[in-house]
Amino acid sequence: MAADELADLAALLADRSRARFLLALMDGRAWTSSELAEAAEVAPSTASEHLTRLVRGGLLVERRQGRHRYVQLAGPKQARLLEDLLAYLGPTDPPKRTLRASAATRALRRGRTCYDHLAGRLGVAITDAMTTRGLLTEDLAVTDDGLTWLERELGFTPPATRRPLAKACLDWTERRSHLAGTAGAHVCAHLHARGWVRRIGTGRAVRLTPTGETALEDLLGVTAPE
Amino acid sequence: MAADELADLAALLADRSRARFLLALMDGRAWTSSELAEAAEVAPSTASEHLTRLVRGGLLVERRQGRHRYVQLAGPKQARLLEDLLAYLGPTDPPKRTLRASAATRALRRGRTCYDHLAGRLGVAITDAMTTRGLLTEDLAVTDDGLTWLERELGFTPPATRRPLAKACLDWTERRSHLAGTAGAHVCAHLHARGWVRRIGTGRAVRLTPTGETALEDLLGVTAPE
DNA sequence: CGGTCACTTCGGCCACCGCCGAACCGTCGT
DNA sequence: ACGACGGTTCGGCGGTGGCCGAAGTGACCG
Repeated sequence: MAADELADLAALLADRSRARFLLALMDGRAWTSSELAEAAEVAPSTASEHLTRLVRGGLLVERRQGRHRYVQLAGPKQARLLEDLLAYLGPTDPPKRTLRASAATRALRRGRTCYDHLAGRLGVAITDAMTTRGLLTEDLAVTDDGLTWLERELGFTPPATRRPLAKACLDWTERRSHLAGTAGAHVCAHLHARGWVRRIGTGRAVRLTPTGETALEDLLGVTAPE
Repeated sequence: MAADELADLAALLADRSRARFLLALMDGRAWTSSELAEAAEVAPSTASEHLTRLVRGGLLVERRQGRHRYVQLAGPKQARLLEDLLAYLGPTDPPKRTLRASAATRALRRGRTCYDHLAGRLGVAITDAMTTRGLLTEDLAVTDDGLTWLERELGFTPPATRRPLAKACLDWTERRSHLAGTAGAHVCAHLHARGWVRRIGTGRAVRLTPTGETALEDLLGVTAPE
């Protein structure tokens, strides 16, 4: 009977913590389990259980990456469901909020840090440019040309650590891989040090400065995303 | 926080029986507590508690009438919420069902029995006509003229019971009062006996027959509703 | 007045659920 | 190899909530 399905669906939403998760995920980004645990103020174990329920219930999709578990709203259908419910809950004042939120989301999509390297369209653009110039292989390993280039242009010599020099990191907003590893971290640090990118506010979003724009154009032929 | 409100709302829907109630109430009509209890297959006491919750939660409105408790969806906003949820639950096949259901609803709105008297637009129209002709007062008491009219036209003499001769009964689809009591019951019985109205199918809906249409026009100047 | 009927309230039973901390598992980085 | 760290699993605790039957309330009817 349809009533049972309705009740099951509602039960999935009928919890304070899960509701907080979903609201947070309304920004369309992928969050890690611990980020959500902190946002909802529950223990990591609790968050983990909630996430499995939400994924099983089809509201979220997950992607394991290394030791992280990323979750995201499963799709526009699910987002729409939440919007409908929030609309019912009434005169929220989202004209400003939604605008701010979507502006924030756009900024994050354009460029951001992912731990210690660059992600978003900016990260992808740099990675692509390095690949087409033969500095990286298709599966994001550093070529010999790449090594000399990093040395000459960025003053980068690979440290003697076990951390891989280059690694592919899947980008959740772009659904593309971009450069991580020590090389990726160094590129990010270098761009910050030169003042080519700057953090926006307190979050992970970054923007390309005017000097950075011309510098990247010269260096790699990268044009500012968006 | 908005998450709490969302969770509360969802909790209201997150029960098998309550979901069944709401689905039944999607026809827009007012149901009694026991009708819903039977429809959801729970004890009357259980149904009663669920209804209080749904009313307190703002999804339903109630109206006590005699020993009955009628409940109805609180409004279009609530109906819309349920439709959105059902839409999410996916490819239901409501094209035919909705059509049938709305046809049934239209028939009920046009005319139906309410226990032993007439309700819907037909009941209201007859009541209005009797009022404008001075057979009933504004608050639906039978006047002297009304008494002689009932006697002469309908062969009705008030029985010696404690049941009131005439009474106002609130109509849920029309949000108007119409004639109940022994007089109302007699009018209904009379119209049935003469073949002026006939039951549609097995439910409470009735329709005016062609002869009934002209008869009522002659008798009270009532034109068939709709 | 007395009987019926629709509904409500109450008490008790049982199941489920959310929460946490502790222990455990893989991955990462040195 | 080792420690740090993100995440998961498990056991146990406490609260909530749905369900029913029995008893109570109040309207209705003859």
